[in-house]
Amino acid sequence: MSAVAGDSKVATKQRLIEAAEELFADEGFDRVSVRDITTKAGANVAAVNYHFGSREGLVAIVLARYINPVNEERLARLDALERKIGGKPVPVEEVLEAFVRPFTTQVRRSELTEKLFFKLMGRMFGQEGCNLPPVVETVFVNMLNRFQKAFAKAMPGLAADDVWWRIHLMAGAMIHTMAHADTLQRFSGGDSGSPTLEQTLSRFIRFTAAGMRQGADDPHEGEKPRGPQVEFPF
Amino acid sequence: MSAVAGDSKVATKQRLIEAAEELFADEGFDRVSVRDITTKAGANVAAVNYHFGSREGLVAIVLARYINPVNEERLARLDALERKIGGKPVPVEEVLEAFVRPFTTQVRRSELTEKLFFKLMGRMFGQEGCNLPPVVETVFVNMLNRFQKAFAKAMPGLAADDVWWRIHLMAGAMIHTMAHADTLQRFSGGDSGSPTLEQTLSRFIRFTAAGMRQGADDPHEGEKPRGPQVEFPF
DNA sequence: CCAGCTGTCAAACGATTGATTTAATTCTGC
DNA sequence: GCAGAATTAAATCAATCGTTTGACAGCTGG
Repeated sequence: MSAVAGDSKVATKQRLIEAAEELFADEGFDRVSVRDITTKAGANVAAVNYHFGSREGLVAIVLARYINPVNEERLARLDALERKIGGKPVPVEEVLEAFVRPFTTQVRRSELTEKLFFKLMGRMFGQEGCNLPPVVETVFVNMLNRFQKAFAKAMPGLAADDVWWRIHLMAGAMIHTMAHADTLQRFSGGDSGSPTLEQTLSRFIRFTAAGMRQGADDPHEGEKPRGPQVEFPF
Repeated sequence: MSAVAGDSKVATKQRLIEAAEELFADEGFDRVSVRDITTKAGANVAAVNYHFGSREGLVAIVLARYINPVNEERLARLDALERKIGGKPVPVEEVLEAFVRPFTTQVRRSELTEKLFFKLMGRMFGQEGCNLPPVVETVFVNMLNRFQKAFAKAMPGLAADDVWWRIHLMAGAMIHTMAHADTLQRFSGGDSGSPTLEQTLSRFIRFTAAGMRQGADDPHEGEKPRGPQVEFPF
């Protein structure tokens, strides 16, 4: 029945993790019960509590399994870029590349489909992004601060809060694109095509790079707030 | 205890809806039980089933209550813009304004805080964005197709799939920003400031406008895929 | 005045949840 | 081949879930 169950050679613990990842990916963390997981893994109901102490323990492991490597690879890539370029600012596109490329690295470490992996990542950073285990959160915050500095350096003259907000918008585009790629296909009636992973990455980097450094070469553009251009009868 | 419970003059049905909205907003649709809602509304457990037939019925009503007005106001605003400008393409910024401005209109129709309202909207379009009631989905798809055409007209020469993907990235930035504004505050250590709603809207429009029309004034920029600039030891 | 409807109530329903235990079994490493 | 770890089926636990029931109060229209 399941793609995971039946591989009795693989250790139960591993099968449980993989089954949980798949279920979490396409149903969300909340809608999946311990019994769903153990059934899909072809294991006993007690297995989750035996191996992970509790359902929460399994969730924590699934969360940490990829988020930490992704964040650490992000930092390593940013380090490499800065080391390579010396003291000069790293171009926005390359910082963005360091930010998203780790996903394509880590998807190969997993047993999941590309599609499912990105869905899982999207759910993690989106939905469950608030209840991260402390170890994961520490690395996460460090990573964010390092990238904030890198972006600020790449866009001199931009206020710190502006940089943070652009990072937030950028991250939102990334998370939503990862988690709901299929939604686009459904809503566009197939007109969104079937791009490769690399094409999608390219689209993301170009879109967000333009957004990040917007106004940089147009210094007269200040915080001019935009009112509604068309008055509306409400 | 609750801001909603106790207003015994307000009809129970209304109190249930408002309590549900608040709870759904800051806990998500899945984590809220019928008893949570009725308790907060100061009503009996059976009230939800009496007034809405089921929990699902209440969810559907909450979903339709704002999504439909928002989408219809979007369409009306886009209509107004196109009528005003004649046959010429509407500038990207103004299309974007028509896309997000309705939220600021509808937030005043609700009993919710700005913060809670946007959180609820974010959750709707994000998490629950797949199981929309059919009536809501119809309007939604119509709206999306109209905006796709408007964006395509504003950015001539851009392929249809590119337009769809940029809309997807733009919508992601919007949804994530709405749903997780507090997350930014926490992760930035307060360095993201306390912008007004109008400032945030301005930031969003400028960010996504740059992303949407990126490459438009730079015609030599094609689909050149970006490989990793720095080889990495994984 | 009372029949009829609506809203509300406490109480209980059956189902499912995560967790735990027991005891028997299988696997694995030394 | 033995010891210990891993895994199993089965049963149980308290808690919570969405839903249902039947009774009761308040009101309205005739």
